[in-house]
Amino acid sequence: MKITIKEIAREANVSIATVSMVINKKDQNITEVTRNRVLEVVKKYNYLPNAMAGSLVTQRTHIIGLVLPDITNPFFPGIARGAEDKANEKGYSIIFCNTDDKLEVQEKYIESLTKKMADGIIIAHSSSSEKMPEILERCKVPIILIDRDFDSENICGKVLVDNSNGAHMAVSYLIEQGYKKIAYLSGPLKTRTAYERLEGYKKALSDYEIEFNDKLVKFGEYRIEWGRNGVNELLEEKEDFDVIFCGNDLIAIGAMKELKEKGYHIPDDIGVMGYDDIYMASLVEPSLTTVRQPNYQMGYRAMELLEERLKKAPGSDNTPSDMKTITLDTEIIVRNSVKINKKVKS
Amino acid sequence: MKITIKEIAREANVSIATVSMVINKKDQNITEVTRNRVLEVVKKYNYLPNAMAGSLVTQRTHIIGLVLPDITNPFFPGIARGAEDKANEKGYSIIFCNTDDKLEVQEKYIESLTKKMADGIIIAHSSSSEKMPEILERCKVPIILIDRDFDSENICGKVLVDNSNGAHMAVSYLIEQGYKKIAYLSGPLKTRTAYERLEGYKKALSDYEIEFNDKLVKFGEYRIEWGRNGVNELLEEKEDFDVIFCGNDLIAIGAMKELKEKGYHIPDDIGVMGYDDIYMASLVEPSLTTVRQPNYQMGYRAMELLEERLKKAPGSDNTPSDMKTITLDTEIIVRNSVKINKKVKS
DNA sequence: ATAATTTACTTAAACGTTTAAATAAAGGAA
DNA sequence: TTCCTTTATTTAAACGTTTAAGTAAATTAT
Repeated sequence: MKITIKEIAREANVSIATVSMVINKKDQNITEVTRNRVLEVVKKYNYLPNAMAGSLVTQRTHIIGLVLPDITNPFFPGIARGAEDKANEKGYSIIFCNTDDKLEVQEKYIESLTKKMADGIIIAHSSSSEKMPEILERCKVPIILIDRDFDSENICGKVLVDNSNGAHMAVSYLIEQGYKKIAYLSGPLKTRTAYERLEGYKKALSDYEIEFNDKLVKFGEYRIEWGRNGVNELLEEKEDFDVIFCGNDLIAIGAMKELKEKGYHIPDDIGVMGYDDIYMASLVEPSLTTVRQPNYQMGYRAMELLEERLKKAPGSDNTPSDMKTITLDTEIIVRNSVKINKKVKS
Repeated sequence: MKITIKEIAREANVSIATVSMVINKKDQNITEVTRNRVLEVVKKYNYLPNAMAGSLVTQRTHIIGLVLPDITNPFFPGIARGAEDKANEKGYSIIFCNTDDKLEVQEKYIESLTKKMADGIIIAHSSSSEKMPEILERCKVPIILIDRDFDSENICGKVLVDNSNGAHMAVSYLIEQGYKKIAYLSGPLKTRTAYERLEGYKKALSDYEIEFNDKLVKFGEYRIEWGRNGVNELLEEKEDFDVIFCGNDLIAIGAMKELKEKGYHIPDDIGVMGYDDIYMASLVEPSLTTVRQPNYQMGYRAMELLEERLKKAPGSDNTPSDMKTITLDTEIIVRNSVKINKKVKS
């Protein structure tokens, strides 16, 4: 038989209110002896309170929705893990959702999370389509944005990385190592990350007074296949380049594969630099020089922000002061796909 | 203001029962006109029913717990994704939990899932410690085991891969390519997977009348670092070997790294074979010949099994006939870290 | 000694649904 | 017409908690 607070109360000869108070440590006014009597019965039956029933009255489920494009993409497990660790620390559970960057899937998930009364949502949203504000609007719980920026009413926090600065650092680094003709295989320009990284790329070039050459910049998906194809697109331009900066590590890995198959030597003939520092980056050959995004931190801090916000009364509106943006720093990870101090040599 | 079924009922001039019936499509007895009136109000307010409140009475949360060692380990995202896809298809949500293979963490998660009234749990459990049965016993919901076998009362399904057979296939393959001295870098023997793969390794050797040599078998963690260390342990034995079969791909990748650094050429000097076929396996150099475990399928089928089981009334006990075991097949993925038809050459 | 306060509980309403049972109106059979 | 069914809807109990308000006894203050 399923055992409820009622049974415990009956067996311990107290009211259910007393049991509830003991369980929730609101027992300043409960005598030692009653408390122990209750606790004993609780233990005897291995009683665990039904959180749902409690949630109904407290209006808190301690469930957080984590909406990501695809956990199978090596960029995301770290984020998920970070969020989960912090959540667990604070007594929250995480429902996770893969959108494949499809707007209608994302919408469905947000609806589902709303129905299940998630206390909040952490989301790496999909595209900045016009429907986004409406979708987010409809969702009444606090939302934390990660990785991809966007502006809307009920967003109460953002954890971003400075893409522009990351790309700027990367390209500056390449230039300082002596590279002059820097090609760029970007992700899809409709994503904010790609757009911002392109900005950083351009700014670094102009800082060092290198002319921007749009024949050296190609746009595609954040995938290995695009890395391969992108290299070919670049080669077809018959425009000289000595290093390829890539929109992410997957592109970089694809680019390296293709270059090697075409007989180029990395980094001697052509350097390759990535972005993200996924697990694989250190394992490919040559190991990939890249820009580390602190993805564990992203998840962790996002959950931290959310937990902070959730200290306010349930259902309470966001005040402007709730809105907090954390911008995490990137870091250049020097490995072997880019020559160090190339200029000295050539 | 938060809008509930009561508001909808009032505004539509019907009872809340009617609204409930319309929403849940139990509306055979509702007139077209009432239905539409209700639906209109629902739409007007973007009303979404509070699933928790419903769950309280139906005793179904449509929440599934997915308990994994570590989503950051490349073996697991595929499983998670498979489970999530099927879950989503059937209207379930997944709460995910990382145990780091720690028993007390696992216990805590199972407790949390029980409190939150998860309808079921899919778990790649941690170690076969003596406490496991007790932990599982206490958890009253249906449990599906994945990847790692175990026996206990309320387990109502298993999705396993035949580790012994997988290893047997792999080693047989190696032998048939002409390899004779096959070293084995195993995972920790306390895990069932490692134990079974060792069985398969031994059986293949004996099938081909090759003597088992325990100097060629070393045990460590399922990690890259162990691959590196394992190679050194093998080399120290001064025992000849022409290929290393590895307990998983991470070990294989580590082994390859170490071998290459030591100046060995793969596969010409020494072959390396992995197990799992994680994403990275095709990206390392040389690309890794390995045994594919169908991990997306594992997650997917596990959720399928669970969903099937959940068609029974909530709280109903497992009958022996509920217990279903699915054993998925492995497949050899031929790449470049093992020589094909070595015997012809040498 | 009486009133006021504190302590240790209990009562009962509330949370937002689902659903079995009740009811009332309409339609059909006798 | 009267009775029986069917149809369309409502009533009310139930799900398992939390918590504000109430109460009775014990303690302290006056």
